[in-house]
Amino acid sequence: MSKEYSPKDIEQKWQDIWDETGAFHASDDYTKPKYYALVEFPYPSGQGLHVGHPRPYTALDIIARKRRLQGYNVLYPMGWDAFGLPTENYAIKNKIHPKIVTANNVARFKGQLKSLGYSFDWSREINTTDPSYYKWTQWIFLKLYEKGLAYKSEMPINWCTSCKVGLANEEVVNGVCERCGSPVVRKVKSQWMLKITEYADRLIRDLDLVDYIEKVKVSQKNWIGRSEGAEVDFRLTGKDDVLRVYTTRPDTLFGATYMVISPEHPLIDKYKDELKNWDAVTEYREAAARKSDFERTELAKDKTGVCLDGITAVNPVTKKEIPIWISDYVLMSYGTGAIMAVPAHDERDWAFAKKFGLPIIEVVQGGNVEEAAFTDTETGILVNSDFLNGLEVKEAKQKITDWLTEQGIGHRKVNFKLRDWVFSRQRYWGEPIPIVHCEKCGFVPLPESELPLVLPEVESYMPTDNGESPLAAMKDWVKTTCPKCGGPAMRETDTMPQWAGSSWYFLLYTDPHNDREFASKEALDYWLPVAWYNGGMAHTTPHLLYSRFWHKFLYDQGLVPTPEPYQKRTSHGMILGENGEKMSKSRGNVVNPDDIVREFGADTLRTYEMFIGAFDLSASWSNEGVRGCRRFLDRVWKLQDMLTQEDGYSKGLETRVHETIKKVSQDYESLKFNTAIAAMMALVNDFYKAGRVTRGEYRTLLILLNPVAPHITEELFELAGFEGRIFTSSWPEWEEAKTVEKTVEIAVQIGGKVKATLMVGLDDEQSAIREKVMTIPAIANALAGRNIIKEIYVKGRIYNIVAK
RNA sequence: GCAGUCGUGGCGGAAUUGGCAUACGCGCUAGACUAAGGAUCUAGUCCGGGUUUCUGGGUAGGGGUUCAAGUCCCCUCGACUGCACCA
Repeated sequence: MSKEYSPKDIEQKWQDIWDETGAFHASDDYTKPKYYALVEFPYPSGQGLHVGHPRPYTALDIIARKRRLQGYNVLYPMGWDAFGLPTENYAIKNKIHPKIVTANNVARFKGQLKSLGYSFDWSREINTTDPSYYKWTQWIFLKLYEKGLAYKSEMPINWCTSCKVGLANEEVVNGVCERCGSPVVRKVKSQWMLKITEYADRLIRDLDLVDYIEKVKVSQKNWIGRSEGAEVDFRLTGKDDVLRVYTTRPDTLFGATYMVISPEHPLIDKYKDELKNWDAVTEYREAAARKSDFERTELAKDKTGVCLDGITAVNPVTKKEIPIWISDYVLMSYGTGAIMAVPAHDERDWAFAKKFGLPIIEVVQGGNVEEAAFTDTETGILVNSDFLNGLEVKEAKQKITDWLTEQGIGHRKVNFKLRDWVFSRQRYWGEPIPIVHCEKCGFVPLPESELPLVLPEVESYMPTDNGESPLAAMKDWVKTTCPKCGGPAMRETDTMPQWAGSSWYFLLYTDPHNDREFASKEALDYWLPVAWYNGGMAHTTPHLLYSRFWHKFLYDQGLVPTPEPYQKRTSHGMILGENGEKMSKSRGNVVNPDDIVREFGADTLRTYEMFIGAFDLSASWSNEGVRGCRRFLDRVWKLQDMLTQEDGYSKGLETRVHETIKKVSQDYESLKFNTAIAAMMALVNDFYKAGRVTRGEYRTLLILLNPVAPHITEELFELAGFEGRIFTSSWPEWEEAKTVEKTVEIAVQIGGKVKATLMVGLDDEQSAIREKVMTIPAIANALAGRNIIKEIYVKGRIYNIVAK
């Protein structure tokens, strides 16, 4: 009898062996076939590892380990995205320097990750808060500045009232701060901005080059929000001036019965003197300005507005005079801040027109515009539209846009929802922006030789209410000399956002110890693009989009070899508490991975998290489920006692083994870990039923299971006396011909109902099977006195007889 | 409101993509081993009626296509996830 399975005794042992032998170090031999597997590096929070973390890490660990066994040079790295607010807040509360907090958290995280036995190449560990790291973050920022893609601008930004920090659009969710849930208000500040909009088109177009799960592509497209339409100029009645609008439906121009401009539109002040209802207009504008974004969207459905009494516009095709309204449903930040309203064919315009009794003119036939706006663009035919009558929407768009262009009053136009990236944060724990403000020269970038610009030690990390970073209080540091003219200058005191360091970290892993450049050309050429990148859905818009943007920029500068950073992107589901709710301290349903490792072992935790359900869906934790996975590993352990001396596969189980190799190999690739594990459980059950397992079968099982449960399988491999280690072995092959049984049981149906089963040879002819079928008593009885109309045989599956 | 995904035992979830629904795991029941079992092994477990070999129903509800539907089409209900006045 073998001794009992005790994870405690073997897991540390194998982790040490992997460390000492450098088993998982990626090789710098660039002639080998390579594979770059990547998981999002964590933010090392004070709470330590959450059971959610191991899910994606284990999944790609499985891929990485399998690839190594298949002969690839695998890069599977790990690091720390360590700048960020929680660390800073913790530092403030406990009066410890963020650097120390970070170091402690990293040590904790690293210990936890190591205890789970991941095959990360720890020799390539990186940390975004190391000056040697952020030197290159600053360097890339300066490149962006040099190329005109970083600029400073006075503009209203999203300001979190609690974090006291400006936020990017991507960080505002439903009008509140993504991180703390506090209200976000508008605050005019001078901000560093990155011109991500310059790349909007390519960020959409190049999604065709990559293999991302559909959900991710869709949300990237939605966020960028490309729309095709036209800009059209409406002449103001009796004036030599125009009001320019943007529309995606130029075909409905004949139905434009009024116009709406945003309350912030400059036209209002320009014609202030001619407005007879200035008081009402002012009141409306002030009310709109007071509303936060949140309120503006909350009250979305109820339309409000004021008609400008004193100026009107002329519809360029109907020549009719139409009123101009102001309303906050038109946003100054999109298009031209003005629209032509076509109530018959736009839901918002329809609601507005109904409320204020404005005319609704049908120009596309197909609905009842008195009941609702008809917005279908596929089926409608143009009416009431002079030279557009009878055309389909698509043709009409084309024709009217050409006509507007000829007349010089309009042109084709593409717009995006995407805004430039607000890149300044008024906090301490981030990368300093390497720019000085010189009285004479304006903004001057630091020369490369002065990088990194290291974060100075400050007395207090507290942010201030006046919207200045804690660095602003460091008068000695702020006061400096201009690198260009030597005159007096001030340093920029805002820092970069959390997303800066993570926008390029995957490049550094390819060559992490290089101090001349962020990574050598050879390393980048060899390793890029990342073959498989897994990360949370929550990072689809900020991180994934930002890093694609930076990568494309670097590509344009000839600094990276590929237009896209990641070839494949997948996403994992969340792990919920036992009650099906999100895990949180306040709900009291948090599971600590350390406890699971202590009680059941790392292999059990890994197996369970992979078995819990479909990888991309959220799943609820179950302690009983964990126990079941431990039971499975116990059963694998005890197979030792059933081991025979034969090397190959036994006759009775040969097909089962080949079938399982195929299933497991394919399921790992498509993230169906739950069914891969189920297949191995079923195989183990078969061994138990047989009461024996050959050495050949056993060895194959151990290698198949190794990526999921690496410690126990290495131990059993050694105990059985197989040559070498699993990590130096190779992945088993299956023979297609041997994956299917030659004799199979088929169902015999009459009219689609199963009446009997029958053993047949897989390659038997239908006629031979028919003979056997007809001799089955149940079938013969059921068919007595009936006419057979049709017979269908599906090879190896079913024999169906249709009778009347 | 719009878009998308989904709805399968007591529970987590399978189903070669149109071919014997409920694999695998949990839980439960019985038996074996045992001083003992919250360990292990064996057997059973979709629901109802007869219980040996039978029989009817069954994948949210309703309708349809098909020899055959969890899978395809239409409607209704419910859940989840995005987006949310982007003209």
